[in-house]
Amino acid sequence: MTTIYDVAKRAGVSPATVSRALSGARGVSEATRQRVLAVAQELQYSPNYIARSLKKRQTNTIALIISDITNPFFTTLARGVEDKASEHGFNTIFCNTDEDPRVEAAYVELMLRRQVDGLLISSCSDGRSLSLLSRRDVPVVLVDRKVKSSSWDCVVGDSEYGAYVLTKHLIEVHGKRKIAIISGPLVLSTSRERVEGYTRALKEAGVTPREEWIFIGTYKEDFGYQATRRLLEYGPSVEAIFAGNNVIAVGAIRAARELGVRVPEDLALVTFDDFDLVSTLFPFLTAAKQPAYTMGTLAVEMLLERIRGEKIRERREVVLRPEIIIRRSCGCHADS
Amino acid sequence: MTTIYDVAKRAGVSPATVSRALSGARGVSEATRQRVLAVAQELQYSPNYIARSLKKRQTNTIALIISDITNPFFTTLARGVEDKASEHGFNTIFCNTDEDPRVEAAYVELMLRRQVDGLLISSCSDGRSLSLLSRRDVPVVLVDRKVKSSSWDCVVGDSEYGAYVLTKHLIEVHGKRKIAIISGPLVLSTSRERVEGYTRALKEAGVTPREEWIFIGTYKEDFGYQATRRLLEYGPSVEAIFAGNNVIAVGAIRAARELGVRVPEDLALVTFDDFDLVSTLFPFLTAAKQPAYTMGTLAVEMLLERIRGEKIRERREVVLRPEIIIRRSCGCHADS
DNA sequence: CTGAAAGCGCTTACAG
DNA sequence: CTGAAAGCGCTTACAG
Repeated sequence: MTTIYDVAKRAGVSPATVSRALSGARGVSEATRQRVLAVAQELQYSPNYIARSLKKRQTNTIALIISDITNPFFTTLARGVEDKASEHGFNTIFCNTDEDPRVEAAYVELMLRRQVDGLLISSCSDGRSLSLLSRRDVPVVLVDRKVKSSSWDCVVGDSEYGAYVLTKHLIEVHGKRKIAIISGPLVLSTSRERVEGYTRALKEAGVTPREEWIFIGTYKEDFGYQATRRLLEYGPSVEAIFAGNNVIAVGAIRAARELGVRVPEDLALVTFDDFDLVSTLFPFLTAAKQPAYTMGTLAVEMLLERIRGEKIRERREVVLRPEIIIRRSCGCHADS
Repeated sequence: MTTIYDVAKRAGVSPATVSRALSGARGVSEATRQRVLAVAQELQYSPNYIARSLKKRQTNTIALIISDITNPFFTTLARGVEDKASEHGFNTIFCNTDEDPRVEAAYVELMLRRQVDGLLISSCSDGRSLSLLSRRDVPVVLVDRKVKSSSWDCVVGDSEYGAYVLTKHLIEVHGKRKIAIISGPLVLSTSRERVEGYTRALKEAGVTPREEWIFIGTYKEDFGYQATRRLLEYGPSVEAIFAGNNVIAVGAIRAARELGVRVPEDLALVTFDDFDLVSTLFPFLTAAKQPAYTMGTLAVEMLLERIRGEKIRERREVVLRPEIIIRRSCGCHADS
């Protein structure tokens, strides 16, 4: 490859001058700059950003660590991240953990070695897999899921609110009282808050949530499926399900269908997170839709502020309200 | 940060020895290696991969350039890419072009500057935006879309076949003859092949495709919507639509719904690409489902072979057959 | 087995 | 305005 030295020699100046001319730094005569630029063009010079990164100690790269890019919620979030990052000249490395804290820890370490300027993390653990980060001073912004006792900025959805409104809707509009919840693991803030919102709504309605209604597992399709099967096969006759997230909802509906249980006629269902594109096609799931794209862009903006070293003292916590979209799975619009 | 020099000093050896001990190179006594490792641990040494990359001229990074990570087809492909790449110690930078060749060209240039070891590209142009690459000898594998007269390996779906079978199904099973096609731009190999497959099936059935049935535009939801509106409002009474891809299908169905045209009762519809997760929930679209995940993993494997410099003379072209999934939108299973 | 030295391709104080 | 020099943090022939 042609380097800055080749350009320098050809243009009859020093490498330092080439560097300055190319970077647009002031302190180079216009004539010299033009000559350097012309030679660079002629030689098809392309700067080596690795060398620049090493020298400047900045890679203009951020990492996005999530559980699964294939989950539409994260897909949309990732798109927001990429858009905003590239707008500012940053590239994004994507990491899928599949909800495995060991994979998460490994990615964190790898990203640190790669000298990313900052990390956006939706952690699948209580934060233990992020311990490496707390010993460093690399900027981090938590997205979607909070980690207790961390000092990092975060941008998350208001899960308690969403769960509360969704559950309340089942109670007040549809008269349901026996409502089950299929939740992600309680180490995750989203799960805890959703269980809380669910519980609050029930209690306000004078219903004490029964233990058999509460399934705590993972944010995976298969768990939604298994929990629903157990619920429907052995459990008491439950009238509705609150699915902890979209993939759990898919599993739940699949199980119900297999057992010949109709949604929403025999079993109402509400869920967190939506399926964007497809919801246009099949407006079926009643859901608390989080502004995933915005979460991504906001998180990047906050991260860039930290990367730039702007002196922001306090830890910032941005909480975004989900939009409650009433469709058919809860029992509304039964005619459409 | 602690560097190799810090470790060297503390361990009482030279930086070269530290490097060798850490990299597992042979030619270091076991005793020295242990001591170095212990010191590295003690000092929480973390290697700087940027420095290594500069020296070794290898970044262990690949770029994936696609039009939109938000399209489920690309989402799944991207997951395949990330899984396979990380399995081999490579990280992936994602780039969304939104079908804009200028954005594509800009990303290509940026990725080259970042010294990625190879690129996976689903080009949105006839290849002109890739011209920078042909002057370099960086490994490239084309995915999903071929570029004419390039010498790069590629892994694509068999679009002609998929389109042919889908169209034939409409003709033979459902007796449709007036079938429209809403296609992506003809600069793309996928579009061309799908139009060819569609045409072949019609011709074999003795039907001459009419000009008013053929819509050539972009792989975007809005184009599917606009084309379908025009088709239904002004056109002759068409009996079925072949949608060029999944997002076009979404737009088409939205338009039909707005105009009170029922799918499949009033208008049959088939499409390319599927919606994974959601198809479990709503098994509606009859589609040629491409093995997106496999396309991603295969493409990475081929790219890694090139990166490793394995001497493969010939250009390789892997063509994967889509799976034809018959569901309801074509008119089958009308009872379910 | 180990070290001194050069070099990967830039950037940037420091002089002039 | 321009250049010589040092340095970012590694790796790797080359000696010994």
